[in-house]
Amino acid sequence: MSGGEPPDFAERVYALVRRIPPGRVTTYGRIARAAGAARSARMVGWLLHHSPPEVSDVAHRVVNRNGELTGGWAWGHPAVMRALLEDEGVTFVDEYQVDLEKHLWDPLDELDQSG
DNA sequence: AACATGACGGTAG
DNA sequence: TCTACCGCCATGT
Repeated sequence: MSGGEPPDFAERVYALVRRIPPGRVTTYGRIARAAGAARSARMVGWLLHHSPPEVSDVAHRVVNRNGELTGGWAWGHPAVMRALLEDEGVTFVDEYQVDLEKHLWDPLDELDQSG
């Protein structure tokens, strides 16, 4: 078997999503950028839609660039996703829009701090 | 193989 | 503020 290949984009995305701290949120674009494909935000969304339980368990911390719960229907209704976020202390500026200014977590910031 | 769609993002008008 | 278009690329028809 060939070894030494770089990790798949999917695995990088999943790893980043799992590192999102509770009470914080990030965006598809930020994850895509941190994974090395800034213009593949759609792939991040697609991957989360097909993510294993280990990842989908914290996927509610991923919102779109406007802080809207665009993936909320994955829980049956955006209200469920909102409840999960509120339970972690995330505040909202609208029915289904989180306060990005207040809770945004950038994966690149993590990489810069821990090296 | 061509076309449409999608848990997106950025730019242009 | 809102609409439209492009880029990205896996999946379904």
